[in-house]
Amino acid sequence: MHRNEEGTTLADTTEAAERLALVLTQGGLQKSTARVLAAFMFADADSVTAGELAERLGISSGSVSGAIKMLSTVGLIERAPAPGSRREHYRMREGAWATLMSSQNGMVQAMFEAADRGIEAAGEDTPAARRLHEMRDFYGYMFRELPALIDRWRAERDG
Amino acid sequence: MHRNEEGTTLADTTEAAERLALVLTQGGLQKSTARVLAAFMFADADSVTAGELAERLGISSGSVSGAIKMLSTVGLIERAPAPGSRREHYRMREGAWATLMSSQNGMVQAMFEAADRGIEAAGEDTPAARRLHEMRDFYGYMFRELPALIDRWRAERDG
DNA sequence: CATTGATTTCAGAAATTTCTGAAGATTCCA
DNA sequence: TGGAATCTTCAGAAATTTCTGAAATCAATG
Repeated sequence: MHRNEEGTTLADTTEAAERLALVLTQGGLQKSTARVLAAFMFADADSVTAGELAERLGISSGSVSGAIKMLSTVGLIERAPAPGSRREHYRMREGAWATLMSSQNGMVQAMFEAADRGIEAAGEDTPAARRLHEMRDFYGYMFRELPALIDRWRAERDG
Repeated sequence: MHRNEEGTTLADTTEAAERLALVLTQGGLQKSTARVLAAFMFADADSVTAGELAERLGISSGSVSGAIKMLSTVGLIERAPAPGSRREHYRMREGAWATLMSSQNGMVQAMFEAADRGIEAAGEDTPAARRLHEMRDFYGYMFRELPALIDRWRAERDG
């Protein structure tokens, strides 16, 4: 078996990539998309092509295309300049994980708004109103603080 | 149509509940579970029974049972004392939404660990290693700061 | 302790999601 | 502009998830 200078093997990185894909799947990504994203993380080169991903992962070109589209849309990957290559190259974006976390904020906002609408619909001084007020307070707090937390990370890293 | 003092209707609250259920579904809950949780939020009484939920939502008793089990496991609802009743009563727990957010932390930890394992598997000074280090740094930061953020909310509310 | 009514379990049905593969579109180069 | 290789789209297949409904279990009461 081929070993590089660090004593790691291709199988080691493949296993680690699949482990990451599993976590991403549990986080809501579909399986192919998760595997593609993990492959981006573990790629030897700075950028990869759709064809390379399809071959390495053993999935159809259609699945890879869909995954790349999705990952581009949410801002996790981007086209990479690839002079003199016929194929399109892609790579992970700077700060991709912070972007992913930020996208959770849309969820937080949706929860806040759902609570707010609920309060309008429920009568005052009802058990439902009390629950909805606590919910709105909590998500309002998170909606204010979560972006600030992520910004602090960016500042810490860059500064 | 019946209107209460606030001028709201049953249809209003039902619609608001379904809207909340939709958001919860997008957040990863299965449909029945999301509708049951929303029904808990909008319930008129302090606690409800499985039978009431099944009837109100028009779903099978089996689905309700599964939803209650799941929601109990993650700590969003709890058994409520119901003296003199043959049926089991349930209600939302205090701070349920903070609990839900905290459970996201398990995800953060899993991402951190996946990055860590990846670093072991990847060679040093490779593109993959650089990406994995950034990933580990980010999730390490989140793993430290997110629980603190939630604790601050609890302190603010209680204090 | 038997009866009655409610709840849980679980195998199979139904619904939904995801993937594939082939056809069509696109891009690059000669 | 033609040709070759890659990429995207999308209808249908496959896989997975979710729900139901009936049987089994459980708990309270007479």
